[in-house]
Amino acid sequence: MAEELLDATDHEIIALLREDARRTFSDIAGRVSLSTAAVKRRVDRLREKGVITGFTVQVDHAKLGWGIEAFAQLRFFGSTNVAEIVETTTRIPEAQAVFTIAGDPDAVVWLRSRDMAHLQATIDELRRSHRITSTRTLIVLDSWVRGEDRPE
Amino acid sequence: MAEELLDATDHEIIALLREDARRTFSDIAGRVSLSTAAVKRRVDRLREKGVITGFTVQVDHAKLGWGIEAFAQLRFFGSTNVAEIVETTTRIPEAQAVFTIAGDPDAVVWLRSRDMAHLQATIDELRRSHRITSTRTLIVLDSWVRGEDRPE
DNA sequence: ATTGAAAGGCGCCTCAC
DNA sequence: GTGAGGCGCCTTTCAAT
Repeated sequence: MAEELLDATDHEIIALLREDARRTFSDIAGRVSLSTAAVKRRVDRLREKGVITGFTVQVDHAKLGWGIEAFAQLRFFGSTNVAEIVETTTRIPEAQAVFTIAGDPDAVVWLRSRDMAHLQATIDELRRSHRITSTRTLIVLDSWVRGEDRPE
Repeated sequence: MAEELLDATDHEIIALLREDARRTFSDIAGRVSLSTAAVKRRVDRLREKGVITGFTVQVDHAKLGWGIEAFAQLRFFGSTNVAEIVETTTRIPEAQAVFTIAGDPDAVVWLRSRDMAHLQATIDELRRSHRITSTRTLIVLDSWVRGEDRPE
């Protein structure tokens, strides 16, 4: 592959931004022993290289009324193109993420729903929109996602 | 439950921040037809209420050298306490997320690794640190996560 | 209770070094 | 990579609805 693109300071900066993306450049500068200008240039470079792909807010989906979480494991007919699975599933607003899998199942979709009826409707929609041979749904009781548990 | 905590403008603001958490308050203000001060107050309130839990950067893990993604499905002995599963798995740096499941399996762990040897070592570690009866690993070929595909 | 307007402080960004 | 300057944004206060 290519040579190593990031040094230890870059990794420190990324770690700090993952903790809190609203840190100021001068705050980061103090922690990594650089000037603010140097930190800004490094962050700009990381974005240009595509290492940092964006900035978002973490949200408590339960408080937004989307309290149900589930995984839908999908199996397709042999003729199905895997790339197009991701393409179409992406458009379902309930889909949080889509994973194509080596082996069985062929794909896993991470879903969020308002309630059980909504979840069932979403799975029905998945079944309709693909040439699916079978589905298996895992209902999530509790979840922890890295980086989403810092009440400051 | 409680009364509705968010109005349509709050949802708009959250959607805009999920697209790009670095938007300025005045930018958002223009889009939702409010003053910058009003937008800041609403964002502050959303944080106090715990609706917005944090701000992060999205990262291309493959470019950081963590190109392997997998799901480990875990089954435990009947005596195992589910809450402590999350507790201990959380400490494994390769664990991206942990889900406890109603039914079979008992838990699913979303893992990231540098390579296959690293993945195997991580799964071994999972097996050692819990009273596990069986594991099943799904290797991810390709993944899409909502909000992580905006090259701006 | 929530808003808009204006003043002050601070962080950003871009230079020259 | 560092330091300094000007500009823009965040932040707060205050009055009004």
